[in-house]
Amino acid sequence: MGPNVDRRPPVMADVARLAGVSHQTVSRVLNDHPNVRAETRTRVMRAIDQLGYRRNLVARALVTKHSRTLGVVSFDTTLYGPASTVYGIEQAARDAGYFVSIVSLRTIDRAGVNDAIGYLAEQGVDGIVVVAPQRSAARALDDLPAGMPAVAVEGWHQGEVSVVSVDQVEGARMATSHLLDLGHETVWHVSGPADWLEAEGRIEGWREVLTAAGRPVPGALTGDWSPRSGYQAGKQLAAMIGDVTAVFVANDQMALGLLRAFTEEGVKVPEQISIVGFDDIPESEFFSPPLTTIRQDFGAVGRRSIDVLLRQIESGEALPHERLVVPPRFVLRGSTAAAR
Amino acid sequence: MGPNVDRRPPVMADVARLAGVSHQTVSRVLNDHPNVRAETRTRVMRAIDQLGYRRNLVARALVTKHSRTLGVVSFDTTLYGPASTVYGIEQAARDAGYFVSIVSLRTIDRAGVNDAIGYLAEQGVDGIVVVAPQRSAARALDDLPAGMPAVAVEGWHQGEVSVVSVDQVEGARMATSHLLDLGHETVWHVSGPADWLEAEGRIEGWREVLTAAGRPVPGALTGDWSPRSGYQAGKQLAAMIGDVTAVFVANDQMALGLLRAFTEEGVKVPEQISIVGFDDIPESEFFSPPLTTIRQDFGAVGRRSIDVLLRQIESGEALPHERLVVPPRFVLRGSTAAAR
DNA sequence: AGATTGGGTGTTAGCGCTAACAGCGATGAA
DNA sequence: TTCATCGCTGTTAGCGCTAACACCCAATCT
Repeated sequence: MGPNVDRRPPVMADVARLAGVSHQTVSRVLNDHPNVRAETRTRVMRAIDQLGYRRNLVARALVTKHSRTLGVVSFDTTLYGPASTVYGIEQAARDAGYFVSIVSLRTIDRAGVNDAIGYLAEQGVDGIVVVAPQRSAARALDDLPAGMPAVAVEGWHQGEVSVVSVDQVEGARMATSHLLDLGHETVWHVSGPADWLEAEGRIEGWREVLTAAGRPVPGALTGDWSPRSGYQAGKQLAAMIGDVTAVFVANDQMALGLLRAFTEEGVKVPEQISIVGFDDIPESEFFSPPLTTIRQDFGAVGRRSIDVLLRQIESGEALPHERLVVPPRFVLRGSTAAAR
Repeated sequence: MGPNVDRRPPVMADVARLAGVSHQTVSRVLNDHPNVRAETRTRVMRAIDQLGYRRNLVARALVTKHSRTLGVVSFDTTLYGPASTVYGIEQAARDAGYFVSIVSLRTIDRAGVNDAIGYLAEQGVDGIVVVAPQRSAARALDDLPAGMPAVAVEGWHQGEVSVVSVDQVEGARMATSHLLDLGHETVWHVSGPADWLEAEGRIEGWREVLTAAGRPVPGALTGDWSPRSGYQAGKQLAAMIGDVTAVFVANDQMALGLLRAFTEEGVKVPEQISIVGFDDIPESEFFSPPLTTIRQDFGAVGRRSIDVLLRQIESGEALPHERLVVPPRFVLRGSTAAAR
C-alpha cells in the first residue's frame, strides 16, 4: 500500500487538489454558485465521487450559523396522536431540506421542556417545534432563548409563539350535537386528564352545546386517555344505564375501554347507549360496533407547523404570531343511534 | 442603551473576559477538567449564567469529531411497533448524553435507506440505528460509509452489522403450540406482507410447530398489517367455519379486523374459533373478547440497540458483530378456548 | 542551595468550511 | 487606444471551540 492510504475521510481540499482547483471552487460547485465554468464543474464532480467525498455539514453550520436542523420536543411518542404529528413534522421538514432532532419527554413539566429546549439550542437547531398538549409544558415556551424561532403544536393559546392545533372545541361540539340530534336528553362525558389542553377544549365544546340547548350538564368522568381508564368509566356508566343514553368520550382508546365494559355488563351499543369517540385512530373503524368519532388530521397539523416555523426562520426576523386551526371532521359509524 | 447591547449570543471569549480568565479556562470548567481552582470555577460559572451563555456544540463537534448525535432511520413511525422502538432508542440515547436525529421513510427500499444514511453521515452523526424490518431495507446496511458504527433493529440476520430483535420465530411457536395444546387439529395463519422479515419469522415458527406435530399446514392468508386487511381475511375464514377452528394472526391490528369480520358473520370467538395475535398493543386487552397474544418488548429492543451502538462508538474500533435477541412473552386472554 | 515535580493557567494552532475580496483575462464602450 | 465591466477563479480570514504545549509559581526532594 502507498503512503497515502489513510482512513481519514476526504475533505474539500483533497477534492480541490485532485480536480486542480482551489477549495473555494469546490465549495462553489457544491453550493450551486452560478459563476463556475461547466467544464470545471464536471471536473470537480468527478473528483468528488472518485474520492467518495461528503461535505462536512458541521463545519458548514459553524460558519453559516444555520444547521438546517429543527428541534422537536414531544411527549410520549408511542401514542397515536403525538406519533402521527411528529411523523408529519418530520416529513415536511425533510421535504424542505431540514433535519429533525427529537427529544421525547417521559414526564412533561415546565422544567423538562425547558431543559429539552436548552439542549436543542446548544446543539444549534434553527428552530423548535414543541408538541405541548399540557398547560405546564406550554408555559415553558414563555422562556425560549431570545430570537429562537418556535411554534407550539396543540398548545397554549395566549402564548408568545405561533400555535397550530386542531379545533378541539369545535370537535366536541360536533360530537355532542350529533348525539342531541339523535334525540338523547343529554350527553355524558368521559374526559382526558385535567392538565391537558385538549381535554379542556373537549369539555368546553361539550358543555357549551348542552348549555345552549338547555340540557342538564352531568358531571364529567375523568380518564387518563388509556383504554383501562375508559373501561373503569364504562363500569360506572353501566351501573346507571337508563339514566345514561349517550356518552362523548374524549378519545378513541378510552371509548374502546367503554365498549369492553359495556359488553361485559350486557349493555348494548348503540341500542341502549350511544358512544362518540375522538381522534379516529386506525383501529376505530373495526371496533364492535365501529366507532362514530371525530377525526383529527395529525399529519396536517405537523405539516402546517413546519410551514409556520420555516417562514419564521427564513424571514430572519420576528414575525407576528399566528394561530392556525385545523378543522376536525365528524365520522359517522355504528356506535350511535337514535334515542328510544 | 449602551453600545454593547448587541443581539449576538455570547461566546466563550465573552465569558472569559467577564470572569478575567482565558477562554481555555472557561472550556476547562465546562468540560469538568480537574485542574481548575475551585474559586476560578465559581467565578467562571457566575459569568456564564450572568451572560446566559450556552456553549456552541457545533464548534465543539468540529474539533472533537464527535457530535454526540445518533441517527435513526425508520419506517412509518405512526405504527405502534416502530414508534415504541424509536421511543426506546430516544430515551436510552438521551440517558447516555446523545441527541437523536430521525429520518422517517415513507416507502422503504434500498435507495431510500441509503440516502437517509448518507444525509445522516454528512450531518456528522456518531452512529446509526436502522429500524429495518424489510429485506430490501436491511440490505442497504451492506453499503454503510466505511467506519460508521451502526446497528440494525428487527433486521437482516446475516449482515455485516450487529442486529437486535425480538425472536419472531419463537413467538410464533408459542402462539401455534398454545392453539395445538388446546386440542385444535391445525392452525391457520394470517401473515404480514411478503418482504417483511417479521412476517417471515412468524410464518417459519408457525409452520415448524405444525410440521413437527405432523399436522396439515394450511396456506397462509396474507395481510398488510392493517385492521382492514385482517377484516378481509376474516371474511374469507368465516366462510370456512367448521374447517377452521384456530387462527394465528401476525399482528394485533389484523386480529382486530378478524374479530370485526367474525362479529358481522355471527362467528363466536372463542367458542367457534380461537385467535392469537402478535405485539400486544395497549388496545388488545380491551378487544371483545380480550386478545390472547404474544408481547414484544419494543422498548427493550430500542434500549439494547443503543447499548450495542454506544459500545461500538466508544470503543473506537470495529467490534465483532453481535446478534441480540429479546424473548417474546405469551399473554393469555380471552380469545382462545379448547377445541370442541 | 539547586533541581524536580505538578497544579493551575495562558497561548497558539487548527478542525473544514464559507464570505469577502482580490486578481486576471476577455469583452465592449468611449 | 484606454478604461470600465464582467465572468471565473484564487487567497485570506475567521466561525467558536478543544488539543497541545508552554509557562509560572508553589511545594517537595536531593
